[in-house]
Amino acid sequence: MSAVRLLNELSDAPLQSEWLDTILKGDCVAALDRLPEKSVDVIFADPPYNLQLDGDLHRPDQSKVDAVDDAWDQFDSFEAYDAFTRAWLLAARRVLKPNGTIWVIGSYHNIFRVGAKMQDLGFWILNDVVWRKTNPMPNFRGRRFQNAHETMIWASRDQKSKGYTFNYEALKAANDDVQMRSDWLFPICTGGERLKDDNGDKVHPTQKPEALLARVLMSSTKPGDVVLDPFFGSGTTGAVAKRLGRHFVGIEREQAYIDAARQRIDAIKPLTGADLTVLTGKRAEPRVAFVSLIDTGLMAPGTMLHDSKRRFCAKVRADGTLSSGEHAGSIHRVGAQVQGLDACNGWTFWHYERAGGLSPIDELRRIARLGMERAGA
Amino acid sequence: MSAVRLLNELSDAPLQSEWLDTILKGDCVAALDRLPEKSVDVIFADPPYNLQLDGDLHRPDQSKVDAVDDAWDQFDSFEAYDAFTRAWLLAARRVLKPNGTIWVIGSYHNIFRVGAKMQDLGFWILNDVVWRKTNPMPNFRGRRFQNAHETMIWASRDQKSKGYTFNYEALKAANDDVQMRSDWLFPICTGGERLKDDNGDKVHPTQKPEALLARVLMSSTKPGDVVLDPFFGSGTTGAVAKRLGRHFVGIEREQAYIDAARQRIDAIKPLTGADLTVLTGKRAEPRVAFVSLIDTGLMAPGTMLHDSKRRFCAKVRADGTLSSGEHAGSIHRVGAQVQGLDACNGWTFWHYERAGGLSPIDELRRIARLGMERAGA
DNA sequence: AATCCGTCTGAATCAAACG
DNA sequence: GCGTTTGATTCAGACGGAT
Repeated sequence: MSAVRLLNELSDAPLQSEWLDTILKGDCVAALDRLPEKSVDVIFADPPYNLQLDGDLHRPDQSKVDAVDDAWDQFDSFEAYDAFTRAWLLAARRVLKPNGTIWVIGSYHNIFRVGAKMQDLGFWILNDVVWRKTNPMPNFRGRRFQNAHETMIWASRDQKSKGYTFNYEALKAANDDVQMRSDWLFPICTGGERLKDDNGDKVHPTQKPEALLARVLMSSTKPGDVVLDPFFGSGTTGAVAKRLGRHFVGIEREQAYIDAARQRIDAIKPLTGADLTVLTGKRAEPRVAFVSLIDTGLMAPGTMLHDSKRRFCAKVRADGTLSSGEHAGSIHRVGAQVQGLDACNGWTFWHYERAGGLSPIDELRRIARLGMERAGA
Repeated sequence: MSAVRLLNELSDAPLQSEWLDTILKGDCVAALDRLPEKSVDVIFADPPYNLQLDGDLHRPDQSKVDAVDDAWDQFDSFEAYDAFTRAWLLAARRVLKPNGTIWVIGSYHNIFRVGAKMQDLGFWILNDVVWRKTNPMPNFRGRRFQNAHETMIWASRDQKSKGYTFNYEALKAANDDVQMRSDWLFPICTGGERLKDDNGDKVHPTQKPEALLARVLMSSTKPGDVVLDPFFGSGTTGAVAKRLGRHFVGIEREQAYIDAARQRIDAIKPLTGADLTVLTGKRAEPRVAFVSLIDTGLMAPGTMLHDSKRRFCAKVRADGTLSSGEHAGSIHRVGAQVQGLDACNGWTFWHYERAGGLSPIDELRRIARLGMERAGA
């Protein structure tokens, strides 16, 4: 990945393949319409929040709070904001792969309108995730609770899309072996990470922390995936995507933001190889048929199997099925039937006699898998 | 305050003054229309969430999850739900005093639609407040983040309403002298607080914890205020209002819920005078995920870790897992695997290079915790 | 009498591969 | 495309019985 290229808005011709790892300059919807349909894996969107500020706010020491009063955050009405939201969400949905997912971040000013519109357009919400800020701005007037969080909506393209990426095992392992919750704690973007211009002023008023984007991308993308950010701003999404070995596409109108983002991303060194490996669980392991344990001699026909407490037993037949009294069938079916349940994982339910006691047959499956790997299966 | 009275639905005549500390039986909108306009100080509403469940869900042990499948939570479409939402919000707004405020609680299934409709009708959002659950239900299939929070919207009647009640100083004093944030941590309602019927089954599927309502009412009402709950259910709002010396009005359709709520509220002894001070909950020691060391920059991906005697080493990956030869997983799993043990505390086992030698990564956890405590984790 | 261990449960939009 | 089969998957806390 060399220097970030910039594609200007002089044309509205469809883009072919030259758009990976670039910034498209121009209007969000127009630029989205130039991208091929069903071409990106994940969208991260940080749209204007439509803050409806009325007059200046001062701190107790009378200093003025540097509010978000940029022109791009001004809308005439809820209706105008809704129309804008609908337009970009529709355009974004077209370029999303069928198993792609979208993240949208917002505050109470806009997130309810955005979330409702996402549901209206057919997106299927998977989670809302709360970014809890360790260091939020205080409420200076003492008239409300300190606004200490923002909300992200994570959604699949359709209700039917079940094949989206979610790196469950990796997140769980990273979280002390308990599943990752929907509330995340991060500091806001400050210090050396915050982009400043030559005057020392912040380049962008709402620059998001890289740690937030890192968790978003580590949870819902694989290395090599394409990540689109239709409100690229100072390029946090691109910087984190590049560092984590993902491709990015950014869309941005303002030249000052584009310049800062390009310089920032060019300076990023991607992580490589094993550092990027995503931990996967049993789901990703090759499938082993129970009968192959018999084929390979790990299990002899006629062996008696038991559950861990020896309440039930069944006999292994030469064809890879079990028989137990009146029941016969797969290890799963018989395990379910003897317990009177609808379903059962036979691999963990059934045990075999070994020196020292019972062991689950899942242990033999592990051994079989090692053999498969050596054989390059 | 004597026993809770029940006003039936045999009439739709306007109510005068006999409705304080009562339960109105009947349809939510019809009952609201009987109340005088501009007569209540605060509304707390826990409307149906419109969960759209599809089939059964089983736990890993094959037991069935007792889902919320009650008829009152079923709507034919988003349009039907929106119409319902609009109707009750409009009726509620009429009875709210000009300086009154409203709380609505929901999950990602409904809260975006409700919030958008509130804005459409002229309510002015003051905060969204996140209820973080200490003990949420897990995600059993490992396909999403654990849904560990619900969202409350707190809004005034109009943008212009500036005279609403917010007990800023009391909340701050109760929160170790820092402003109360918009993310609150409470357990779900279980144990002795959870109402059970004669069979030991829960009376209501979604009973809210009293601690949550207590913070709501302590923050936005004064003693003697009138609190309305248009979806009264098992009467948590009434129980807490009575205990805190506030008046309540509840609206509920189902006789079983009404019976349980009356009995419950009758047993409440109100606090008096000086006892109406806020009770502060002691915070537990926050748990730190290993990945948060990476998120906060305390640990870089690619770092090599060793045990204290340098017999083993492992490399930190970007997702917060370790890899060591053939082993990969959490700091604990890999620590156990390299030693051939079943378990290991990765925090004290693994060390990182520092000027002067190796230091346990637990030291970095202590540093991370300092930041979390400031955020009230 | 404590402690431990197994069991149960909570607002849930919770599969994927194969034939 | 669709029905069938395989088999992956849970955290905190309350409670009751056993040690």
